[in-house]
Amino acid sequence: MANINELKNYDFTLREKYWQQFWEDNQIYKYDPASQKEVFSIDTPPPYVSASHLHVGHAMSYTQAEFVVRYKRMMGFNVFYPMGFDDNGLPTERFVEKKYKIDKSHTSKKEFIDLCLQATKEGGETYKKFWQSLGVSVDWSLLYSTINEHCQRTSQRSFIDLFQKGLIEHKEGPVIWCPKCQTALAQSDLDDLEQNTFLNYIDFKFEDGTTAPIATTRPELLPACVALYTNSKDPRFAKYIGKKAKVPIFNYEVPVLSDDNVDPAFGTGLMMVCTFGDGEDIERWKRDSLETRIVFDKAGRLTDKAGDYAGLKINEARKQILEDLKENLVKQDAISNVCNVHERCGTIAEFIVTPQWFINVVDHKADWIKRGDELNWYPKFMKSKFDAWIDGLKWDWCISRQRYYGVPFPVWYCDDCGQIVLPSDDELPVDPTSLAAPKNGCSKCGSKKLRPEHDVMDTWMTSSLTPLINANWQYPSDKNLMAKIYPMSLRVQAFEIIRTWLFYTIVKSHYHTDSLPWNDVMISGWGLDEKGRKISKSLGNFVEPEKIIEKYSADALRYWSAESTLGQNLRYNEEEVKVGKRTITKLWNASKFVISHLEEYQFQDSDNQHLEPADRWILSELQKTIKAYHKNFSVYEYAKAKDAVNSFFWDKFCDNYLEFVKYRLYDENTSEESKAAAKWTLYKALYNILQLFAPIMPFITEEIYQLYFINQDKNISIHLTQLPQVEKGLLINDQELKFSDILLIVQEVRKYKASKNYSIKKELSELIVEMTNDDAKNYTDLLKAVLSFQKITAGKGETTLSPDLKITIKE
RNA sequence: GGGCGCUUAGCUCAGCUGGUCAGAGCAUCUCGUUUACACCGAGAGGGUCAGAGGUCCGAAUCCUCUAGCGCCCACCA
Repeated sequence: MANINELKNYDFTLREKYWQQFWEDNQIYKYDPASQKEVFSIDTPPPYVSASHLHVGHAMSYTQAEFVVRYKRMMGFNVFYPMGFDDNGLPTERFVEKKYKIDKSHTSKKEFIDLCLQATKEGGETYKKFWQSLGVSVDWSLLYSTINEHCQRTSQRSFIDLFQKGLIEHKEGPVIWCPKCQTALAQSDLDDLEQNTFLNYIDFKFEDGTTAPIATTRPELLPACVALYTNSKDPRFAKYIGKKAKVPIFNYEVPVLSDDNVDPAFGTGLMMVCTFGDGEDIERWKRDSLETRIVFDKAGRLTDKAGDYAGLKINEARKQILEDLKENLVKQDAISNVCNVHERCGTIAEFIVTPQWFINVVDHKADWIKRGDELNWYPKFMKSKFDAWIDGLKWDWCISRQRYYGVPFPVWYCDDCGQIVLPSDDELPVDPTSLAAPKNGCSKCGSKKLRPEHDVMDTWMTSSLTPLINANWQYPSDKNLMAKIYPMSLRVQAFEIIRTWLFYTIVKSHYHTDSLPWNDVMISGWGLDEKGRKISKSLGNFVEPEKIIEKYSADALRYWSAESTLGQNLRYNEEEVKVGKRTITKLWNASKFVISHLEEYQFQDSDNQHLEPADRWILSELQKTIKAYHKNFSVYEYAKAKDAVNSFFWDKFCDNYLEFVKYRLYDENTSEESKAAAKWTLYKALYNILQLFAPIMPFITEEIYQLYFINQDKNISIHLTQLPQVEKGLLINDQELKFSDILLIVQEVRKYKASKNYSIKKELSELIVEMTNDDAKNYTDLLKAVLSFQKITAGKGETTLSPDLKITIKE
């Protein structure tokens, strides 16, 4: 047995590394497929490996999830806790483009993908190291990467399954487009951007020679104008309905149509419809079969349809057109409006018309709402974000991207009959662009002229499958894993990806397995900087968790993470990390003291026969703590669970019980029975404290466990022990034992000494106690030793502490 | 424009199924070398719980409205 007193300090830098390795070597976190224990499976966000720098907010959200995992493991579950890296798709591409200062149009596809794979590999290693240094208890043998063969196969099978079920369509139409990334996007890829701009009032000339203005923030869309609309009840413009108007500068005629959804009070009451400025345009274009005039190309420049403006960028064209409008530009109002930008690059998204693949989601809104209702949301209010997203859903999910690095579509097109040709299941995964087309040719006409699909899938097409990827869904022969871990017990994630990751995963599981992907979802808030701002590189408020760990330890950082109520944002607060560090030291010191008195002690249940009031009190407080701990942790309220242990440990155990028990341990005259009772209590209390702290601070608790408790407990690690449950027999009530009176006396005497500026140890002559409920002489030894009185006597008290309790202090 | 969250001691936050709920930690002040720990201990000061109404015997806690902050959504053509 190590002698804890010989260890001067706890060197967290050294020891945390040691335990990381120890846990890894001993496979503490391994999922056991053979076990009969109930499985608890967790779906965690696969981070983009291209986010080369992780900040303290990431550390926060992952550790918050991890508290729960550790709790469940110590509750006896067979924990399935995988980690994935999301390394396909646009984020990685953009990372590579930035890092190597290239873009995909000037690099070969192969070269580009190689660089992406390289970045993926490097990123993955950095990440793994980082999670390990945080003490994240992932089973690394379950690591998946969304670009690996397994995930590609799952994604392609998902595609084929949905296609065969008629839920996927290849269609040409207006699609949200990023001119910078030059790819189609889904609605969920958009962010809002507020910008200051001008509402321009532009005169159109009508057949009868009169003019009337429309209002637009986007004059560069003039050459795309295909109709004007007005409300039929608008006396100003109703006369134009059915007539033609001439588009300024471009001098072609467009019809004036009526639409009573047009608000006469809005703009000028005369609305310009272009192909395409926004969803309104598209709606009317579809409904009224308007002409199509596409004036933006894929790179965000004006096309030949824009006449003299062809080749100009959108911004340049706007400027030029406004200038050229001259007297047709009757007024400009400065306004601020909100436009949609691509969330990955901040570029304003446009609409163009190209063929793309879509998953039908808009027609199934009722299903999504129903699934959302079935899911257990922690915290509950997060569900409203999901409902709101479904409510606002307008576009089917566009899953094709005109990029390189991603999962290919398993699709060929028959040049002769137009048939869409798919590979068979056992051929997956395939890359149609590098693989010979299916030997048998077109499945419909037999033609050998097959053209591969060049697009790749949206990254969410893969990450929406994480529960199914983990469960080996794509191998129908492996029913076992699927049955055990799916639907998964819990999804953990942050709130901003409810509309993407959470939503799409629900879509997939609903379509593929007609079930929810998980039973519970736990949504964390964001880690913010000290001032409450979102952490980002551009703000220069980046707090690197590695530096915090180096300075204060991973346990201390985790302690801070456990501060926030579930779902609330949490400001980074170095003071709180320091408190965590102090808690570690306190644990170390208290344990040093306790264990030094337990060195020859052999724990046995029978030693609890002679518990003294102080023992019974602390054991009862411990039971209350355990109760509160479970109550909170079972609903993922780790912060409240932590608070419960924390105040028990610090206030009850250290500041009081240890003081109460010292005289029994030191005094040679103490009976063996009393000593045994004290040791029994110390053993039990400290052991439980360590266990309860273990999910939050896995390192220091393991360290102390291994120094002493392991010798009697025989588990490999504290993290494989079972958390204590409330022992009702140890709970006491006030009728049974009025120990609260003793605490009142202690407090009063301490207050007295403080007011006199006495040392807490200064000996006073006499304490007279008047107690009705309990016999004061039961506590004589305790009060005498703890409060330093020459004698304790029963008698008339002068100071009233409670209705039943009076005392007199005599110097 | 709509929705959600937040607004409680100087700071960061609990409490919000209504009645020891006015709390914790940090910071501040006073004191204390007490053989686990000065990365400590004892004690003190500090808030009309954003504002205004309402329900109730009673509200930080429920309802209504207002203001500020944050996030999400929305067609200002």
